Amino acid sequence: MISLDMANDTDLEQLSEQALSNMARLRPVLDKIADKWTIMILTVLCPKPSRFNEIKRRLHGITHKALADALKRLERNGLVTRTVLPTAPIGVEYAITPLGHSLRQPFEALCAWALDHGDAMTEASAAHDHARKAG
Amino acid sequence: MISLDMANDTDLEQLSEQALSNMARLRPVLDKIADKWTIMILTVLCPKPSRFNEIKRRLHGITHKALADALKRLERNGLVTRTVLPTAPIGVEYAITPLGHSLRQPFEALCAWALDHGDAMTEASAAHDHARKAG
DNA sequence: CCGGATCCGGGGCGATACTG
DNA sequence: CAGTATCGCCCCGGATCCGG
Repeated sequence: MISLDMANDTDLEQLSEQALSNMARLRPVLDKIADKWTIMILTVLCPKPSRFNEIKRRLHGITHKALADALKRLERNGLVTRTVLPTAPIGVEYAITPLGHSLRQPFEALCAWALDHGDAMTEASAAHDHARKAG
Repeated sequence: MISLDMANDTDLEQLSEQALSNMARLRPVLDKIADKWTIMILTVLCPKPSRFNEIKRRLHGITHKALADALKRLERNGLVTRTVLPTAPIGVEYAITPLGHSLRQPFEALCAWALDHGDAMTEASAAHDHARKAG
């Protein structure tokens, strides 16, 4: 633990100032990547580049438009590349960039947590609803 | 075309089945936690419990309603607790639960990435826009 | 057939005002 | 100070159409 407990309010102010400035820098980035599809798309793209409908198939549940928009955003942010294949019919291949690849570890940590604690969250929700129903 | 791809697909089908089933389990969890405010709220609550307006002040930019909704969701999912303080005027303290605390590491990884690569993303966006403007 | 753009309706989010 | 209710807008999501 940190000597945080020992700090008085003034010190806490000082400390939180930095936390705040960090968060000010954090917010715009999180706005871009903390979207539920971003994680799953990059996860799909990680092992190998894929085409549009291939991604769509793997993410059964995602909408045509949602996927298109997400891919556009990811491309704009430099996380994936978009390559038109000279095939007939036309094919478009999406690949993950090094920058996008660097996101893999954080995302994996998050996914691992999700798999580990997803049930706990479900139980918590159920318990909460039950209590609310009882109350 | 491409019976070759189909052969590949069959093998990949096997492999991706697991990835898919993982992702099927992932999706509902990510739906709950992969929200941009969740991360920042838990980050704020991590060092010490805080009251409503205290959180709001630290997240300058968040709306009253957004914060209220997010806190309700977090409480429902067992990530934070809500305690009414017997003070006058009434105060409510939000604290992080062990479950919520277990999210800290994944989130820290994500935040670290954001701080490291945020600029790269910004540059990428700018470059993309510039190219688009030129085209 | 594949990938993308457009249009429109509904839900979510933000701002304000009010209660305890 | 904390929370809810209401309204209005925007944006997301679904359907349809277009180009290759």
